Formats: sequence, structure tokens, C-alpha cells
Amino acid sequence: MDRPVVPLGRPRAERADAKRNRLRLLAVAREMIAEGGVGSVTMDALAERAGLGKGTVFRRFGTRAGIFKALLEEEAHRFQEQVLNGPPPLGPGARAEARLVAYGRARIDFLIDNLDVARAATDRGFVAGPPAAVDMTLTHFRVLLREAGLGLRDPEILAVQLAAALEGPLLGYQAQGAGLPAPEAGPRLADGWRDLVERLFRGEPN
Amino acid sequence: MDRPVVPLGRPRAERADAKRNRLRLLAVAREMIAEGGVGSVTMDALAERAGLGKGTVFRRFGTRAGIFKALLEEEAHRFQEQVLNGPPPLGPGARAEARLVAYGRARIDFLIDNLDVARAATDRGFVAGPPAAVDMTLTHFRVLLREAGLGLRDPEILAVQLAAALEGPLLGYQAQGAGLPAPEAGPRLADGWRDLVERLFRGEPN
DNA sequence: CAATTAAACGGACTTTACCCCGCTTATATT
DNA sequence: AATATAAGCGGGGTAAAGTCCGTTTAATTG
Repeated sequence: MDRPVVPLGRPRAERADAKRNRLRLLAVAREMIAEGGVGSVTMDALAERAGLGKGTVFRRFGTRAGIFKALLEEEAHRFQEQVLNGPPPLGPGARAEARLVAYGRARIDFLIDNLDVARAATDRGFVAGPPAAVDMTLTHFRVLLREAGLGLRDPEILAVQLAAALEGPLLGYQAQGAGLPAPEAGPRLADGWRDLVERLFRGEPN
Repeated sequence: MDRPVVPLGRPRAERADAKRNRLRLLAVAREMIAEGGVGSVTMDALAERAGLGKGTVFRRFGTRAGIFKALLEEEAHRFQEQVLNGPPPLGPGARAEARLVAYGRARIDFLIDNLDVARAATDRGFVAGPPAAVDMTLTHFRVLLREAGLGLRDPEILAVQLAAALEGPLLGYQAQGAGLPAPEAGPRLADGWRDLVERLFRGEPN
């Protein structure tokens, strides 16, 4: 008896070969992106170059977008560390308003640096649910807005809207082409974001 | 001489067969959507059912998303009519703030009614530029914001952000699944939108 | 009305994401 | 160590988007 009853939810820990292959695939994907851009990462090519079967790639990541999501998550992890434990205003210790502004600036830089990957991490029209990256933003905003109080009727919704206002312009329409020439986009979006947040908080005590 | 020198920009008027086929394809696409949903509209099936070659479909619409964009544009035309010439607060005659709120409410309803099509009108991650529908929103917001004055440092950017805050939640993450159960989404988003706009305008004379 | 030409047409072909399922292997159990 | 089994693996197969290019045709011109 006394066998380790696995709590029904938890999946039975990743098998060693699975982990090895997952890491391998991510590494190879990074190489391929560096060499030939996001577009050069096809499932067949990735599998072959990693010396694995195509089926394995799909088993590990589910979809093509899944690979880029995973790649992004690795990066985002470092970022999240700063948000949770780093120095203010990005990290805890500053007012919600200042933290929102700081988060936005950092996130915009991050997205610009990883635009292609972030785009590729998005299946057609995001249908399959938010990229984990957006989830991170959303979660953080929810906390900050609730903390800030304000007279918010529905903080949840505002979090969603702000996340969209922050990420949408880069992930979606507008990043390049219509409206915003790529080079200036960063600072301009960052300034715009600051104005937006300050305007929302204007006149609030907090 | 005296031949009608076509101003270099204008394309040489759509040929009769081209127009006929374009309309035909749109009609058939609508039928197929009604019967089997957006997913049932494949390029092959559409072409065959319309009695045309696949090449023709692509020539007319460029990409699969192009078909849905065209479909949306037809609908959006009626809507735009209301915005340009209808009664206030949607049409001209009300303050910018009220018009923004009204536009948002109407647009949310429109998007909810046409969610699948709107999503399908979006190529992977919007890469190919904003759907024409978003363009409409953007243009309108630019005008309203400039008209409103406020102390805006960069009205262009705010227009983009607001458009994203309005359409993003529906077109992208959040519409169904994470967070917002579909049935309540409409009113809740509309209320949230109103709050957002009012908060932005708070304390302004205009 | 005949000639001219740019545009449109069609459908075979290519590419790629994603599915299926029989075989293999890591891990837990005794 | 032997066994059992859930997980993982591989790679051929399918479906659908998008391309190419030779053929056809609507519009224009003289």
C-alpha cells in the first residue's frame, strides 16, 4: 500500500525522453529562426533537423504556433521574474499607476524584440485562446487594477481592454505597414501607453 | 487623340465577367456559411459550388481571409452609413464622447453577430494588415479624438489603442473561453467600454 | 467589324500543417 | 529481473491554401 496516490489533476511527470526531445526541438527551432527567420521553421524541416519524427513534434507542441508559444514562454519567464521580484517600478513597491506604465514600456520593448515569434505564436485570429504571454499581462493587470481601487465598476473588463490596448497594436494590425513605421513604433507606443494610463488614473487618490 | 487618359492610379474598371464572378462567389460563400459555418468554406468547395476554377477564387480575393473581409465590408457599409449620416449619438451632432460610446456599443453588437466571419477575415495574427473593418474604426476614432481636443499629445496613437481595446477582446483572446462567457460578453463589454471612455474624458470641458 | 491586348479563367501542381495508428520504450510494480 | 502499461515515437497519409502558366475572352481601337 501507501503507493503515491497521484492527485487526479496532476499529469504523471514528463518522461525523460519527452523532455529531452522537447528541449532539443526548442533549441533547433531557435537555430532555425536565427538562420532563416520564423518562416523557415516548418514542421518537417524542424523534425528532420532535430533527427526526430514529425509526429513527435506535434505530440510535443500540439500545433506550429505551440512551438513559438513555448519559445516565448522561456523568454517571458525571465521577464516575469523582474515583475514579481525585481526592483520598482517594474517590480513590487511602487504605486499601481507607475507599475502599469513600467510594465507597458518593458513589454513593448519585449514584443518588438520578438515580434516575429510573437506573431507566429498566434494561431489564426487567436482562436485557440490567448497566447500564454497575453495571459501573463492579463493576470498582472487584474491584480494591479484591483489593488489600485479607483471607482472601477468592472476591473476585470478594464484589464482585458488595457491588455488589448497594449498588445494589440503590436501583435495585430498596425505594427508595420499602416500607420506606424517600425523604427519609431517603440517609443511612440510607450509614450502613448503612459499617457493612456495617466489619463485613466487622473484625479485618483491612490 | 483625345482618348480617355486614365489617371494612373485608378485601376481600369472591373471587367463584367470579373464582377459577375465576384458577386457570385460572395453569394455562394454566404450560403455555405449559413449551412455549414465558416469552417465549411474551403477554397476548393467554394470554387466548385460556384462552378468556377479555383484560380478564379484566388484572383478575386487574394486569400481565404479576403473572402470574409469582402463579406464583412458589405455589412459594414450599412453601418458606416449610420455613422456618417444617421441620427446622433451614433451619427454626427453629438459630442465626441457620446459618439465614441455609441459607436462602441454598436460595433460590439455587430462583431458579436458576425464573430466567426470577423475572425476568419483575419489571417494568421492579422499579419497582412488591418482588416478593412478595423480601418473604419480607426479612421472614425482619429477624427473624433482630434475633434475632441483634450490635451492629447498624440491622438493618432490613442486612436490605435482605443480601437484595439474595443475590437481586440472580441476578435482576439477573450471572446469565448478564457474569462468571458459568450452570452454575457456583449453587455459587459459595452459597459466596460463606456466606463473606459468616460474615464478618459473625465474633467474635460469639451 | 477585325485586330489587339490586358485581364480573367481554370485546374494541375506544390507546400505545409496536422492526423492516424502500429511499433517502441521509459517507468512503475512485484 | 521480469512484467505491465501508459507514454512516446515515427513517418506515411490527408486536406486545404496558395502558385503557375497556358488558354480564353471582354473591352478598346482604328
